[in-house]
Amino acid sequence: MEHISSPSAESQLQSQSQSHQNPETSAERLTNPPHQRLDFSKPVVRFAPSPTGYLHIGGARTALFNWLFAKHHGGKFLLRIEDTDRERSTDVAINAIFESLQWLELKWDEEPVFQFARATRHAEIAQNLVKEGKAYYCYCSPEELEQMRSDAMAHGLPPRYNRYWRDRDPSCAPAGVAPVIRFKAPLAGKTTILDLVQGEVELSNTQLDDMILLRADGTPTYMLSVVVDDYDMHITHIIRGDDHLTNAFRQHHLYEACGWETPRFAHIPLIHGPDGAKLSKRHGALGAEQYKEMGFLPEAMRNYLLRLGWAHGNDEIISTEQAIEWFDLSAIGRSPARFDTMKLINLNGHYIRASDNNRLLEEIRPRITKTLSEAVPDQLGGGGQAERGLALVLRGMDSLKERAKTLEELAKSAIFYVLAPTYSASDNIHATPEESIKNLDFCIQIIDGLHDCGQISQNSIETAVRGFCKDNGLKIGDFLYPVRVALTGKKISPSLFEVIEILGLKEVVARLHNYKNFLSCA
RNA sequence: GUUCCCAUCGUCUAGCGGUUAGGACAUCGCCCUUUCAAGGCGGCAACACGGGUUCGAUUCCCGUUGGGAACGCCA
Repeated sequence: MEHISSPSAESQLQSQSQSHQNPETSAERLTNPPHQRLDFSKPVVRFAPSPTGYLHIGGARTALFNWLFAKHHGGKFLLRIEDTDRERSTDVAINAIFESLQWLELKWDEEPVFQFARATRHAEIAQNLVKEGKAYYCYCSPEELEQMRSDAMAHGLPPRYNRYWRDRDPSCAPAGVAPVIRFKAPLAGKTTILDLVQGEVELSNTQLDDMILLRADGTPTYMLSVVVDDYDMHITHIIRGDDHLTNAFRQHHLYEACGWETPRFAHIPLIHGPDGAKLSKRHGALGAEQYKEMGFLPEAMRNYLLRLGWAHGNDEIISTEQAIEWFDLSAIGRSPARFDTMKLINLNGHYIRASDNNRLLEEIRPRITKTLSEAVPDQLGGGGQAERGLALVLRGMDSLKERAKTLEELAKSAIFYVLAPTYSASDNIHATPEESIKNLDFCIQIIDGLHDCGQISQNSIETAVRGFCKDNGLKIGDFLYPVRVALTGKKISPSLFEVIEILGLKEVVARLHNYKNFLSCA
C-alpha cells in the first residue's frame, strides 16, 4: 500500500530528522537521538494535557496511571504541554497543570516539552510526507467542508471530507487560497490495534478520513504533533483517555507513513458524573487545585482515583508504594466509572486520621491564620496569638482529626483553640437560658475547686464533673451542653474534659463567664 | 446518521464455567458514649433482557435494550 513506507524511505526520513536538529529548532531540546526500535521493557510514558483550562479529575487520573506505570516498570514519566491551539492555551492553565501535578506529588522526569515550540519540526515532517506522496495539499474552504459533511450525513455516511484534492493535479489549485496539508489515509482494508486496556480493536479504514496535518497558516495540528513528539520523545506506551481511541488508528497510519514504530496504546475509560453522563461543571467537575482548596489530601485523591477503574482484589486502602508495586494496565476495567464524592470524602477522612499531627497542623495553618486575621484584622501581636493557639491545636489534634473529613473541616473545628468563640442565640436550643446559666455557674464552681487543688488534668476534671453530676442527680450530657457551647462556640467538639485541660482553667472560666453574660443579655 | 466501546448491589468494584455472588462507600438498626466522630456488630441491596454453547452459565458466543465515546484548519 502506498502509505506504508519502504525501508529506504524510513532511513531517509530518520537521517533527515537528525540533520534538522539545529539550535533554531526546539527539536534540539530533545537530546534523544532518532531510534530504530522502541524498547518496551523500559517504558517511557507521557502525560500530555492541553493547557486550555484547569487539570480536571479525569486528567489527574490519566496522569496518575501514567506515573504509576512508569514507576512500576522503572521507566520514565514525561510531561508535555500540548499548546498548539494558540487561541485557547493560557499561561494560567499551564501553571494550574504544574501546580496540580505537584500537589498530587506526581513528579515528572526531565524538562516539560512545550509542543508549540516544536512546530517547525512538525511542519517539516508534513512537508516530507507531501514530497513522498503520502500527504497532499487541499484547497477546500471551511464552508465547502461543512457542505461535504452534511451531504455525507444525508446519505447515511459518516460526516467527512470527500478527498476532493487527494488525486487532483495541484495545477488546478485556485489562486490565492492557502492550502492545508492532508494525510493520505488508506482507502480500504482494516486496521487492528492491540490496546493494552481495550484489547483487540478493529476499525475499517473506510472510517478514516484524510486528516489535516498542517493548517493553512502553516501550524501543525494535534494529530501531527503528537505523533512526531511521541516519536522524538521515544514514548513507548501511550496511556490516555478512551476518547482518543479512534485517534490511535489515525496515528498508527501516520507512524507507518513516517516509517516509525507505533508505540503501544492503553485507552482508559472516561470518568462520568454521578448521573452517568460525561463529567461536566454541572456535576462540580472541579480542577484538582479546587480539591486541594476544599481540603483533600493528595494521597486520598490518589487512592480514590486509583480505585476508579482499577482494582486489586478487595483492597481499598492502598498506599502509593503498594500501588506502584501492584499497578498493571491489564487490571484496568473497560467500563466508565462515575465520580463518587462520598467515597472520596470517606477516604480523605481515613488519610487525615492516619496523618502525622505536625503535618496536619502545617496543612491547616494558613486556613486558621486567615480566619484569625479576618476576625481580628487590626490586632497588634496577632501573630503571637496565632502561635499560642496553634500550639493548643497541636495538643488537641488527636481528637480533632478523628472528626474531620477534610482539612477545611479540621481547621474549622480547631479554630476555638485559637480564637475565643462568638455566640449566637440559636446555639442554646436544649435548655432555657436560666438552666444553662445555672449549669455554667456550677461548672465555674467545679473549676474553681480544681484550681484550688491544683489538679487540672483531663482525668481530674472528668472525675470532678462526674462526681458533681452524680451528687446532684444531673445527666452529664445535659450539664455539659452549655459548657460545650461556651468553650467552643459549637455544639460539636472533642471531649470537653480534654478541651478544658488544653484550653487551661483561666481561659475556660473566662469563656464560661462570657457565655453567661451573653445568655443573661439575651 | 456512521463507527467503536461498555453493562454485577444506589456508587466503586471482586469474580476470569460449578461461590450461601465477596469487599468498600452510601444507607438503616444496635453497641460504645458528655456532643459529634471514630470503632465494633448486624440489616437492606446486584449478575439489564432474549437466544444459543455446555452436564452446568454472572462468567463463552450472538442479538435486543440501555449507556458512553469518536467523527474539527480543538486537543
